[in-house]
Amino acid sequence: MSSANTSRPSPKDIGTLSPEVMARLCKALGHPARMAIIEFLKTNNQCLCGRIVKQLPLAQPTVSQHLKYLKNCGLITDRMSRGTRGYCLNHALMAQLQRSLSELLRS
Amino acid sequence: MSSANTSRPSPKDIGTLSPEVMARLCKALGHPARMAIIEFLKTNNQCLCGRIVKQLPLAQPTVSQHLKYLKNCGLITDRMSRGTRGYCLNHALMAQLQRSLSELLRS
DNA sequence: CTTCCTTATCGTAATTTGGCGATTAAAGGA
DNA sequence: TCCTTTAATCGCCAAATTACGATAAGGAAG
Repeated sequence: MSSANTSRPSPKDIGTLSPEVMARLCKALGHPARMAIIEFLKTNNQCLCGRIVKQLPLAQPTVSQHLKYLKNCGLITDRMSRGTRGYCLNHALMAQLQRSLSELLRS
Repeated sequence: MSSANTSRPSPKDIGTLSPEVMARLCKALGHPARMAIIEFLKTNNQCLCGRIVKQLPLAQPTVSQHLKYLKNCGLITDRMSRGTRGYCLNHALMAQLQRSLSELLRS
């Protein structure tokens, strides 16, 4: 079941994430390597795959796979704008997830 | 049993969660059924397994399995105190995860 | 056009996950 | 005690995940 890996949330979703979307994003963060990638991109935004490979004890195809996973659920993008190269953190979506989690507790 | 499911975080961890612990907690939330359970416990705290089974389109053993998963990583407990029965949300840990996620973005 | 460098994809194997029927265990009454 | 209700565990299967070597694809420089 690849439902956790297709149909990224649209910009419209920014506002309130459904539990299903939240689960999908949490699942993407639910692997040490992917969490490490997100953490790394926080300080080193817009960096190439090779850079990330050097940070992790994993082979290049494996890292590429994790990057694809994160990209598919929208947490990262593979370029900031036309002409740029490198993976970037989707700050807005991360913030939305964090906010949705806090909503899940408060209300 | 998988490494993602043993050695729950100790109370001492409340303060800053390591990326590994964050990943483990996110993984636990990374399934629609488990996310639904957490959401349900938010409003219906300290309820029995059967109550949760009725909320989900899943068989009782499956729900029991998910509850075990959530319990093992500390996000829920199976009793509030001596003499009580029913699953309870670990509000403190959920809040800590939410805070750690926001830290992961800010700093 | 070639050569190099980087990264995505393919193919595959090992492990984990998710689901459920059947069964066991535990807790409460009668 | 026995019986009923409730929930955990067992056993099994299908599907997904994770990891990696090998290979292909894409650019940049020469």
